[in-house]
Amino acid sequence: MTTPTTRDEPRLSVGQVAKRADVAVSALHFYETKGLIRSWRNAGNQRRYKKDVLRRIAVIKAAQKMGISLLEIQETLSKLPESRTPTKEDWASMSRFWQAKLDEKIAYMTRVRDMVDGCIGCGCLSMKSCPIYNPDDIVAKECNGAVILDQPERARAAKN
Amino acid sequence: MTTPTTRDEPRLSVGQVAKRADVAVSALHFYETKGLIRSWRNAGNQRRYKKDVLRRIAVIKAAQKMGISLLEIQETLSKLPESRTPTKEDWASMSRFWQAKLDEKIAYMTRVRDMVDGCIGCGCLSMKSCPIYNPDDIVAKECNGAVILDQPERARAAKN
DNA sequence: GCTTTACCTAAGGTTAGGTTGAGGTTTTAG
DNA sequence: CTAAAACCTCAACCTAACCTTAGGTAAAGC
Repeated sequence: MTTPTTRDEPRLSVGQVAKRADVAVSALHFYETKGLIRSWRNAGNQRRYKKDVLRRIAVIKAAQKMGISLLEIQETLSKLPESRTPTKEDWASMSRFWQAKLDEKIAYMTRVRDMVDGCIGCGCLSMKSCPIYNPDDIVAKECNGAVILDQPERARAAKN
Repeated sequence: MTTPTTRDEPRLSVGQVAKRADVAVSALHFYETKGLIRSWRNAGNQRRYKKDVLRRIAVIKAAQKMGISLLEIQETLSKLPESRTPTKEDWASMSRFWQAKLDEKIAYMTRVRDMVDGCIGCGCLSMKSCPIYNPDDIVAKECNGAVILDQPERARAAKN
């Protein structure tokens, strides 16, 4: 019986990983403190990485490009199986997860874009009734350029 | 001849602005230091604002929602006429400017989204040949899952 | 008139995502 | 064997976009 996961895998040093993944060594240290990647130490206390760390880093960078925070990335990565090297399907399902997030973001930005012109034009942009302006995307109930700048309480009340 | 711009406009205190615009007083101070808004002082050195500061703030918040930095917002706002209260057309042209930016961002994110699945699937996501992963959207010349993780120099050379 | 609320400035703190530097150890090349 | 290159930790620093606190003044309510 072969034991593929233990098969004498070569480990990479931080410098090698840094070079191949095109990130700074300091970033690798940083990612490790945040639980995004993991390393083992050699006899002299130096970091050694399994090769799949490269893909992990690639995924981290791709996710960052999508505007996903390291915290969210960490949460998602932590769902990967710890016991085995992640498979293609593991990565693919992560990809689907982030695609959905990205779709949401795109949809949100599209909504914002479509409203910017209309709302700035109509004059309602000034205050709380406007969905662009509103934190929680409340439906624009009254977007009529006249009744702007009102209802000062309520929203602030929650903060105090 | 009427002189509308001098017409005894009521000035708002910082507290009033904060309430009506739903931002913290500290944020207003901050925006002022960054040149995003402007105020006058009364006899007792307290800030007084013209009413159009409210629209300015609304625009700032809307722009922030589009992912535009305060610096960029400042630059854009600085193009507004200082001599007169901005008109609807002033705001509308600013709106068009930001819409274009937003369109770019949406297009970029759409490209990223469309590539995430393909690239993670194909295995090329790991390194420099991938456009998702590449800082400058370099064309993916070789996206063939086998030749991953190479050409370590070049990109780093520029940084050093 | 007095008290409470609002306001002022300046400096320092916060979070994200790292980078830089000091001081010391380990590995590697010649 | 020695020197250089790579690595280690820890602390400090960086930008953005604010918030908080301290110490003090101004305005508003009764």
